[in-house]
Amino acid sequence: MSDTALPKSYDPSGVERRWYEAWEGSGCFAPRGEEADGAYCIMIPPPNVTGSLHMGHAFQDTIMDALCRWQRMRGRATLWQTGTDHAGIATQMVVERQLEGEGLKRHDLGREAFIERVWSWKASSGGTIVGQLRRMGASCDWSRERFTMDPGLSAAVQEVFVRLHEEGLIYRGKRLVNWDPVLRTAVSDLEVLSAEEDGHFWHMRYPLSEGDGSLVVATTRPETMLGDAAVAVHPEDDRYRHLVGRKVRLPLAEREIPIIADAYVDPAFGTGCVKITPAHDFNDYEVGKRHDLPLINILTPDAHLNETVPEAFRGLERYEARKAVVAALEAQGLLVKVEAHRHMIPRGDRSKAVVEPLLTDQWFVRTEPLAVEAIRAVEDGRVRFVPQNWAKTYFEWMRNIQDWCISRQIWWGHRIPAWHGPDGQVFVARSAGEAADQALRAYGHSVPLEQDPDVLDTWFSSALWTFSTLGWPEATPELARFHPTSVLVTGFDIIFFWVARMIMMTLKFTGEVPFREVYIHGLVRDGEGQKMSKSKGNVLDPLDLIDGISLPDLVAKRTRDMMQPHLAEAIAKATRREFPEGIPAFGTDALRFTFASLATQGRDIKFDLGRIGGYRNFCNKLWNAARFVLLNAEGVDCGSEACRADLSACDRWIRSRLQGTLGEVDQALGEYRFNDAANAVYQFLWGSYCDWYLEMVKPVLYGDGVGEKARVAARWTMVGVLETSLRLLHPLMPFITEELWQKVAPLAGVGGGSFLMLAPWPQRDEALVDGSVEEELGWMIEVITAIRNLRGEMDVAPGLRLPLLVQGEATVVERLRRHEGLVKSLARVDNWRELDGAPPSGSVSGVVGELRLFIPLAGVIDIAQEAARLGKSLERLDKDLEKVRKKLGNPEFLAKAKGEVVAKEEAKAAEMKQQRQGLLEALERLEKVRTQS
RNA sequence: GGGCGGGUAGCUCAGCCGGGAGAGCAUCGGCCUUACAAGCCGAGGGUCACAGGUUCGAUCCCUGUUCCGCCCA
Repeated sequence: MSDTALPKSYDPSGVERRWYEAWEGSGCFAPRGEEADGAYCIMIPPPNVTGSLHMGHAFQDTIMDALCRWQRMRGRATLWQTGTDHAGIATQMVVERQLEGEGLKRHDLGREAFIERVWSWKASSGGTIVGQLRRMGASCDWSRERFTMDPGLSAAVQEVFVRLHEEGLIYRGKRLVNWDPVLRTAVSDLEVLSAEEDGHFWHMRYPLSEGDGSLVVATTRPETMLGDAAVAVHPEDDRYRHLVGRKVRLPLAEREIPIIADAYVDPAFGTGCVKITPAHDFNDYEVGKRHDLPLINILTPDAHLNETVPEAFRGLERYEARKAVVAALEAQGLLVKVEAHRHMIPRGDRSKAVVEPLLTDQWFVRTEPLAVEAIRAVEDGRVRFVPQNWAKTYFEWMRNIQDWCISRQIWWGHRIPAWHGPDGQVFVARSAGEAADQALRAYGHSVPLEQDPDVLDTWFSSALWTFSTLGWPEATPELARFHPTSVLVTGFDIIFFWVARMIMMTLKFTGEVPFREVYIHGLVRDGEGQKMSKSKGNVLDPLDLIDGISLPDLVAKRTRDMMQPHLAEAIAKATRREFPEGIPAFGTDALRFTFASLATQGRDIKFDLGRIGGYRNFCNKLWNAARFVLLNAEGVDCGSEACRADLSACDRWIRSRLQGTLGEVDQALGEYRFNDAANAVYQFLWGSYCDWYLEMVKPVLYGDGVGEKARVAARWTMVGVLETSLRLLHPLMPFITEELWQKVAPLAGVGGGSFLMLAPWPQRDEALVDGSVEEELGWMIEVITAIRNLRGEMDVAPGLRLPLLVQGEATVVERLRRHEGLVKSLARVDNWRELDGAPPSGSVSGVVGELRLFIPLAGVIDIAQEAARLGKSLERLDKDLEKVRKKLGNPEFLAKAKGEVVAKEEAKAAEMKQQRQGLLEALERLEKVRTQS
């Protein structure tokens, strides 16, 4: 055995590291080739710099990498641009928590020192995720890695802000925004997650200010009554119509507020009377605007009651205030009742704190004019969603778009380039100096300016990602060459956050769409369809699937740093139940292949460990097939193109099948149907190449009396088909294919010291497609399967070689004769002959098309068992035949169906009748034997 | 309440333009057959959620019902 002999099973760990380093070290990831029109570019959705690789990333990276590797092999200058975003709130929280450990708050350090601290955190622990990306085999161009806070990207952010402001598309104003009282910053409506929680419904009585009556309002937030500006009823509501225009006396606050009529009120809900608190509720805010009600803000930034409320309540925290208000109302006999009530509670997606609608000064992007263009770009096909249906979601949101609150009251992020004068005038400028000039012109003398303390929403910079990473606002060659990018690969959860905003901003500033296609994939969930989350304890780490992990380590990992430590025990228990042995190492290729095969067009991707196990086995199968090939091809003549003349039917068959597979894979990848691509290559390699071709080739390689020419042709085919298959599989399984290709390619006369990842993509060659040989060998496979079937049903020992008798038309028997070697070796047939009389009694029989097969098993078979088997086949056949007959007996079918469909049905019927006849005769014979004995 | 998906084998899911229901895993039976037991050879398993309609013909198209999920309010 030569020194290249492979171990008996595939061990991914060493292979993966070695090839990744080799590729990276050789600069394989940088785009090659010059022509701009051949360029292919994918921008990674920048992961959060604080993040680590989760299943969603791993899935997405697999898809992007497969696309890039495919296009690179097809010869396109391919850039996979990578990087991370600065994740303002998340990163600030991480560093603040670190400070907390040292007993410090960020204000103790001051803004500059704090930001320095964040940078040093980033240098030491940020971006673990990009290292993990490498483990996935990601072929991104690391030399171009970007970070949203890089100087270049920051310049782009500033430029965009200033220009939008100049055009009046950015404005500052006092608006009701979502306020996170823990983080003490505004967040956008997208960063608020609402979920049902148990609460109460308090019914409170507001007395009319004149006369006796009163109204009862119901609320889930009684403390806000201190900021009420009105009570609203539905204009058509006869119960209250007469009260509209009168006033009630607001208890506790002792203010008079009007009773108004507004269609917003649902008369069927609660009492039909709604308290209106314009400064603390978005709906009430709108009502307030319609009725010109005052905005009465009763909260401080940390959600305590402020000085506008009666003294007794001032300074109370919001939930303390709730109790106090309820108690006070009860004391006055104004609390009518309290009901349990489940309702939606908005929480900040980072802090999990209950978010307050709060009136504050913020910066906004006026999105409507931008949205108009962005909608058009999708309507006219400049941007295409895949699957198409997601365009609907996009339109739905874009047509109801709200202005985007972009300011955040935190420190980490792009500082808003605006300076405030002493009287509150604001100067937006590209630098402090420019702002000072503006101020000088405005005031006529120099004044002290203060830069706005706020920073921008992280998504503001992410929205510029496709062009800022390529050097905008400079007109760089990369921008010209790679923009618009080819495709964006992302999850549907991010269409609003990111996809829509990128389309708006990119159109605005480059006049181009950011990408021509958007492939929207589903979200990776656990086997039960649950979202993977730390608190559920069902998180799988892609690296643990690659490397494996012991049960204790897995349990420790899942229960570490829990937000809710009381869940730890349950999670540990569930983990022990689900993974009693921990998780074995599957390797990157198996994981990638699993993702590809799960990448259907649905919206949930349920990750099933069984699948990855199966695909690890596929890696091993491929590995062993290559071992077999190498064992039989190394050091001997593997032929050349000249072998074409000597190819056997089997050789031509597998080469033809390969062409079909090439076509399927190309088409599937082109349509983003990764599961179809994965399936096609899996079926070919395992189902055709290993199960059949390699078995067919064994007698040629080992058998006596086989000519050397045929042997060389077989080797040439075996090696060539494997070499091509490896190229075909490479985008999905880069590591094992590179490892094997390095050994196989030289035998196929290709390679030349280069890498598989840079090898040309296999082209389908019509000249190699051979329909007749596919048909003929397809038939042979049926015959062999039928014989195996008979053996299996009759419990014939696998080693036992059997004689075979056949009956059929001359052409069919001739066909069998041509391939008798296959029947002998693959069906373990000793010898065969054509039957001239009746088959010997005690034979088992089968039918394949026009060929009847008999295996004499006198004394061996159980007659009753055989009769039962045949009876069952007959029954099944009769059912099918009945359907076809009915169809053909229907004159309307014959008249209206397409000719080819009718012909197909007729052929089907003929074949079935023949089979049926064969089965009937076999049953008759059995009956005879039975009655004789 | 509005929008969008989905219900196909025990499980996870494919099924393009309407024309004899598929895969992987799991199950069952038989095999260490000289690449592979992470393997080989076979087998069983489906009222395509339900009810109508269109059609010669419906898992596929239309309508309604029902259940589940997601997004928005």
